[in-house]
Amino acid sequence: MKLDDLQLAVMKALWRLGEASVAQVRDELEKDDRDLALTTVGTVLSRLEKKGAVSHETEGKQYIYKPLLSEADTRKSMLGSLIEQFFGGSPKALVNHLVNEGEFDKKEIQDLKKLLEE
Amino acid sequence: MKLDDLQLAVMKALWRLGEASVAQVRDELEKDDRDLALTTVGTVLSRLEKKGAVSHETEGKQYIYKPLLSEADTRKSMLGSLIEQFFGGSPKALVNHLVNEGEFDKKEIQDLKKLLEE
DNA sequence: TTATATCTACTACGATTGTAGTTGATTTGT
DNA sequence: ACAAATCAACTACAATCGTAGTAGATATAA
Repeated sequence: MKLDDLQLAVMKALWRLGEASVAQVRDELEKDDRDLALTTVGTVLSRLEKKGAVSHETEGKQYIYKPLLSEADTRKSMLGSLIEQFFGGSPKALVNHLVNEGEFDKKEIQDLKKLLEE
Repeated sequence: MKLDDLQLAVMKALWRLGEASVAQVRDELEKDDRDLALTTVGTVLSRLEKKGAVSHETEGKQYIYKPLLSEADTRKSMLGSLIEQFFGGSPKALVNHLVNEGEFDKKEIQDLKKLLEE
């Protein structure tokens, strides 16, 4: 499953909401500074449904959408493909990279060491 | 700079080659099981050039392309946006995730601990 | 009950992508 | 010098995306 930017933004809104009408999703997207027409959000949701990323049920005249893809799965698969692409499939190489790029301060290094003690 | 799949594959071929003609890039892509027509590779390269990801100079009747974007920069920016999107901007959260998903075996954990000793 | 507001379906349109054919220029072998 | 091979430019086309307007259905208010 491949999600582009806008689609991911919509999914993230849905994940936060659990399930939601088109209008609720649009309002949620506003919090991310995505100011879209209601119909735009509707279009994106129905495209996501066609791909199997969300489903909906009717409630009155509204559609209530909910995610079929979980955030955890999506995160895992996107991270996995990045590791594949850039770190030869090795998560360790990724951590190496982060450390070498100086992404962690002293405290974080401590925390990570503690984490690894298990 | 946003690169999709094929574009990234072409960049990776170019990174490996340093600089190369269209035909060389096509041959390199074959190693990744990407079997594309020469013209296809040419099209992709010229689109990449339009975006500023590569440049070319003429050598005889051939175009010799070379990357303007480095692999390191691209990796860094793609990893950065993933961390932004899924780990609240915190690289530490990413490492946490990897550990909790059981991505490391005992030896790797040892290696990582050692790495963090610096 | 009728007018109004709400909401989805359908349609649209330009941009980008993946993919490659055709054409025309240039080089090279003979 | 001429034919054959090589190569990039231009063109093309279907699929997807970002974005939204319009139309038609339905619920709600007066």
